[in-house]
Parts: sequence; structure tokens; C-alpha cells
Amino acid sequence: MTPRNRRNSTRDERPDRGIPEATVARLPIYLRALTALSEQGITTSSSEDLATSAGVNSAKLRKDLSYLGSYGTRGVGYDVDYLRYQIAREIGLTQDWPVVIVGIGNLGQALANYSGFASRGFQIVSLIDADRQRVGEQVGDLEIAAYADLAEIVEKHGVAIGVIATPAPAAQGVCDDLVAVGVTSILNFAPAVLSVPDGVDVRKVDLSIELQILAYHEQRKAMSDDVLAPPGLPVPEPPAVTVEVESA
Amino acid sequence: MTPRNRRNSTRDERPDRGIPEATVARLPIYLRALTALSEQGITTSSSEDLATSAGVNSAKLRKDLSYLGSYGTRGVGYDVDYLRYQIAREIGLTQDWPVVIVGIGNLGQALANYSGFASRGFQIVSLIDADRQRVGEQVGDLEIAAYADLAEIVEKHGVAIGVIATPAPAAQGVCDDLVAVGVTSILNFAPAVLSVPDGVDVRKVDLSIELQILAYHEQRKAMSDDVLAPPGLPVPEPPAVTVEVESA
DNA sequence: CCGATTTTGTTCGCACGTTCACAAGCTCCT
DNA sequence: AGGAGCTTGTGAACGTGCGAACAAAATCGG
Repeated sequence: MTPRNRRNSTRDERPDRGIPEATVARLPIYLRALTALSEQGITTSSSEDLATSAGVNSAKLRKDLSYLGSYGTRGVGYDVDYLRYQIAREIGLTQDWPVVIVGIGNLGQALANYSGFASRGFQIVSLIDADRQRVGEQVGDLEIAAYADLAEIVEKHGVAIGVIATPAPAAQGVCDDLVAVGVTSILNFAPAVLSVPDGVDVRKVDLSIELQILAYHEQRKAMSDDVLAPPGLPVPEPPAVTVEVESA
Repeated sequence: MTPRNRRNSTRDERPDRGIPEATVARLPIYLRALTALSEQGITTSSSEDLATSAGVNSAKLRKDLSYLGSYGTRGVGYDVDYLRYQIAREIGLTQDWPVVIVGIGNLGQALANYSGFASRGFQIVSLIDADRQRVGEQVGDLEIAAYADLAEIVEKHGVAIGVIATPAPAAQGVCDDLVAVGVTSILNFAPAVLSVPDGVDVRKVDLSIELQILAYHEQRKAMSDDVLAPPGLPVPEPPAVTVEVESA
């Protein structure tokens, strides 16, 4: 009956190994789309409809889902709640993930108050700031904790994921400290490149980089129509070559 | 003397056309690294050093830069300020870009106060919120403006880039309105898929998606060591197949 | 002036990601 | 029961991106 019987390898081999990174990055989008459909009371969806909701092409969606297993029914589509559970399981959202945020400035505060985390399986267990003055301050449901308590907090809650929302110069140091106390996944909002040992994952969100990418394309659009020389900024000295003086 | 004389095509043909998207996404990182080097008083850098600063491999960096033109000197490296200018010009940061932020909640407020934009060529010219109660409220240097004034504001400042920081349900409507008044690039922080007409660029930043991607890898790490069955959540009904009752 | 050394710019092979197109499989209608 | 009509899952073609390796160009020492 089921052609999914290839359990021939060493041990419990699910159709698990090796989901392409590009696919992993889209699974949360599908999850969101499925949740929306579910809330509308829709119980079944074709790959075409689901793909439209998720803003991708249907072939891509089907291939992505096929990495998880065969959870659809030909001629019918996907069962919304069932698929939703399967994706959630694959991503690891059947459990709640404790998260710490380090650096409670503008951004850290906004993140602390962001309700989207809790509703998606992430619980912010602590807000940490290096500024002694701010320790004890109430932000949302939590009080700001002292940086010195980092290790204790991480161990107590079993934190594996840390968010860095400090100014750029502090980011690498905080990162090192997080890794030292056992955090193995880091989401970095500071505009700095972090280096970490093997086995630790880093993802970055850089707000101004996104704007710069948009600016590039925006400039492109403008250039197609307008003239080709945008005014502005003085041009620095060309490379300053060591000129060989040739006698004429 | 200068081998940069290939101005032979139809008209002002720069080595401009068609920079790969992956490269465009990295240019801002190089720009940041160059700025850091420049502030340290370093005037020249090899691709190797620059690549280390930017957290990429040197071959990739050289190839990326080669799309802009030949701005390095063999045997020497790149002139930091000169290259910095060239990248800035390519991205379109020789001018300042006016930006509006729509949706002044937690996140919108944090963005409004984020100093990283101004220092990178983006000037926030207006904060707009649909909540009448909040119009006039001071956030950073600006007062919150009324949603009804959107068109006027965009036209007055020549805004081409809009930031959406509203709740998800409002995002598509705001997006449509922005496009209608002439915005052609949108940075979306709302967890929703936006559909836009051709010619309009959208980039999205989804905070919880990033965490979910980390969670996936984190779960992977845990599975290698531990047992393979994480507890939690009830499993929904399997697809609810139309069962053919076979007589045993 | 020439060869050794350094470092860029580019070519090539490979891996990954995307899209098309279609066979396999399911349901429904006659 | 059988065929028509959908929709999934996947094989294959195509395009993009990445990293190694190397030739071209510049500096420096003799």
C-alpha cells in the first residue's frame, strides 16, 4: 500500500535528511498561509491556491512540500490542518523555544513587545542589557536583567536561541558570551559581521541593508527614464596611482 | 595609460547592466566593511582582508566587485575610499532617499528612532498612522501624520520608498495605497504576503520567520544526539481519507 | 632594466535552485 | 464498473551562484 517503506538504512530513517536551505526558508511562509486558511474555516487547499496565498509558484510549493513527505492527496489537494501540523513538526514548533534578547534599546524593546513571537512558538524568557541603570526596568511582561546573570538565565531556561539587538560594536562580544554559555543559534540585528565556531548558526537581519537593496533597484528604474548622471557627492581621488613620469 | 577606455558602445555605456541579485545584496556589506576600515585610517585593502571583514570568501568578493568595474590595482589591492565611493554610487547612495514609515506601533517607533538609516543615506521624512488619536504625537524628531495626508506627503518629498510596519491585516491595503500615490519600493515588516503591480519592488523582513529557520536547525542539532521523538502537541486527524470499507 | 612577488580579474567546473511538463493516483459521474 | 477530469509528486532542462585555480598586471629589489 504505502511506497514509503524504504526503512533500509542504519536506523530510523525518515524522509527527513537534507531539506534544501531555500525550502526551509519558505516553510514558515507556508505555515502562515495555512494558518490563515484554517482561520477562514477552509479545510482543504490545492497547491495552486496555497501557492497564491504564499506568493510563490505552485510547482515550487509542491516540490518544497515533497521534501517533507507525501502529505497531499492527488485530485484533491492538501488537508490544511494536517499539513500545518506536519510543517510545524518539521520546523520544530511542536515545542516552545525559550529565547533571550540581549540589548534593550529601541529595537530590543520593540522585539520584546512583539506579539508575533509568542504566537509562533517562541517565548521570550529574559531581556538582558549591559546598562546597570536599566536593570529592573519593566518592559512588557519582563524586567530587564543584568548582563552578569546571562549564564544563569540561559542555563535555567535551557535557552538555545539568542537575539542580539545591541549597537554594532558590542555585538561580537555579546555573541562570544552567548556561545560560551551554550547558545547555539543567534539572530543578529546589529549591523556587524559575527564570527562563530562551527555548530553555531547565525542569521542576520539588517534593516538598512534592505533599504539599500531597494535603493539600488529604485535608482535603476530612474535611470531608464532620466539622464544617466545623478548629481551629488564629491568624487574621491582616483586610486592615486604611482605615476611613472615618462619623458616625452 | 588607463585601460578603462572601453567607451565604445552606442552611448555612455558603463559596465553597469545586470549586476546579479546575490551580488547586490552583498554590496551594502562591503560598504559597511569599507567604512569601518576607513574610520580606522586604513587607506588600502586587499581582497583577502576586505573579504574577512565582510565575512565572505575572497574569490566571491573579487567577482562581486568586478561587476562594478576594475577598481582595484593588481599587486596592491583596493583603495578604500575610492572603492567605497564606487559602491555607494552603484547602490545609489550618492543621493539621500526620503522614506515614509506607515504604522507607528512598537516596531514603527523603533524604526523611526533607529539612527542607522540616516547614516546610510535614508532620511525618514514622515511617520504615518491610521489611528487618529495618535496624530500629532511626537516620535523622535517627527510628529505622527494622518493617514489621509499620505498622498500629499509622498508627493511633497518625492518619496519613492515606503516602509510598512502595520499589523498584518492592514498591510495589503496600505501597500495598495502607497503604490497608488507613486511609491515604487516597499519594505514590509508585516507578516503578510504583499501583491504589487509590475515595476514595484517589495522586500520583506519577517522577524519570526528568521527564528523559525533557526529553530529548524536547532531541532536538527538536538536530533543528532537525542532520541528522535520530541513530545508535544496533539497530532490532528490524518488526511481523513474516504475509506473504502473492505470486507476482511 | 629584468625577474620575483603580490594581488586582481576571470575562466571553468560543480552544486543548488527554479520551472516546465507529465505520469501516477484520486474522485466523481455515468 | 469504467472513463473523464483534477491535482499531486517528480524527472529533466535550465539558469544562477559559488569556489578553485590561473593568467594578467602591477610593485619591488637587484
